[in-house]
Amino acid sequence: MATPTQPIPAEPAKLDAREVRAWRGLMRVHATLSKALDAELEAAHDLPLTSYEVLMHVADAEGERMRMCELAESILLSRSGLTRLIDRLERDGLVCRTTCSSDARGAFACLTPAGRAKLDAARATHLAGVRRLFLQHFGPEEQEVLASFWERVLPGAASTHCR
Amino acid sequence: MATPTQPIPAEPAKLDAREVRAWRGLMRVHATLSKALDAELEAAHDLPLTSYEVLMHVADAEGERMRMCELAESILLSRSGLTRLIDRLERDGLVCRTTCSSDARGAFACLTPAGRAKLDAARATHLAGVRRLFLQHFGPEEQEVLASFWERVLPGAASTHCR
DNA sequence: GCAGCGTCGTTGCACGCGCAAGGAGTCGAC
DNA sequence: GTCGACTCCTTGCGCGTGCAACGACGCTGC
Repeated sequence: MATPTQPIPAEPAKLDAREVRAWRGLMRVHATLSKALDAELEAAHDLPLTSYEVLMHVADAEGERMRMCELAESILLSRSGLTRLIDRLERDGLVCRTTCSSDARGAFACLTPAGRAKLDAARATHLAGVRRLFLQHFGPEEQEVLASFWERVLPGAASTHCR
Repeated sequence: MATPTQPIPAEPAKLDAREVRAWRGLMRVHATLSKALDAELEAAHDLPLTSYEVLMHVADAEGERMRMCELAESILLSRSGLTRLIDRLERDGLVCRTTCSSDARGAFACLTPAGRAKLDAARATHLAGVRRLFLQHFGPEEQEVLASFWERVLPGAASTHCR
């Protein structure tokens, strides 16, 4: 009796084929799509994907401006990373910095007319890419399934330090 | 008649809420999980995730060795990127380079005993992380659904230049 | 043999990012 | 008021990566 060699361990030492396909598929899809979309956007509008994300989030914010730290969180970038990114975008005239009247420490990134024009032009390219490379493959109910999957995963992964 | 303002364009200028959740969820899940897994692996074994991927692929290859270009493709890295990565792993004694007898241009990356030991130690950490942060949330048939989703997306995305 | 062309891996360079440290400002306790 | 602890953004530095260029080699046709 007892457990001589534990024939079916609770946590096998390897992923089975199905698990590998589900997990590595995710990694590959992300890597492939983000590279493709970035290249598309850069070729068509000379705009890196991260810059596009900044413009998009700022444009969607009310007053077309966002606090730096809030923006960094939205696009999953460190604060220093965002500082340089906004530096570049400001140099290119797509956003400008504004001081925050209620908190002198803070800064807003706000859209310039050129930034809005750039975004309007780039949005069509990006959306078409996302649809063609990704959304097109899923029906509405499948998109709903995907969305619900992500909402299962994200709460537990958001803060890794806990548990 | 004609189309005065085109009330329901075939390609709306924005993603609807469901599309956003399906698409941005994917991006966020990838970013969050890959950061968390990388941090975990680095904390427990002082091994970056990309290095782990190299060790894993080499270990799974027959003879525990792989050609550089093949390896680069497996982990979605450029050739130059892989050259430096193997430089680091070789410096740390985890892999070694071997010349290819049938093609003097080529080089093999092959596992050292230290590399195999490192991998064996790290594998448990990584697998536990993948299960806890991702696979745990899905039943077998849901994993199958995910896998089939990725297999739909990947063929069209693999080569962006076509179409 | 020996061109010519393609492939394999490496190197110079520049870029984007994170971490740690720092200045400036805010807030609360006393 | 002012001291200490915190937050916000920026800067110095190092790291990992891709692109373009390069040398070495293989392959084909002549």
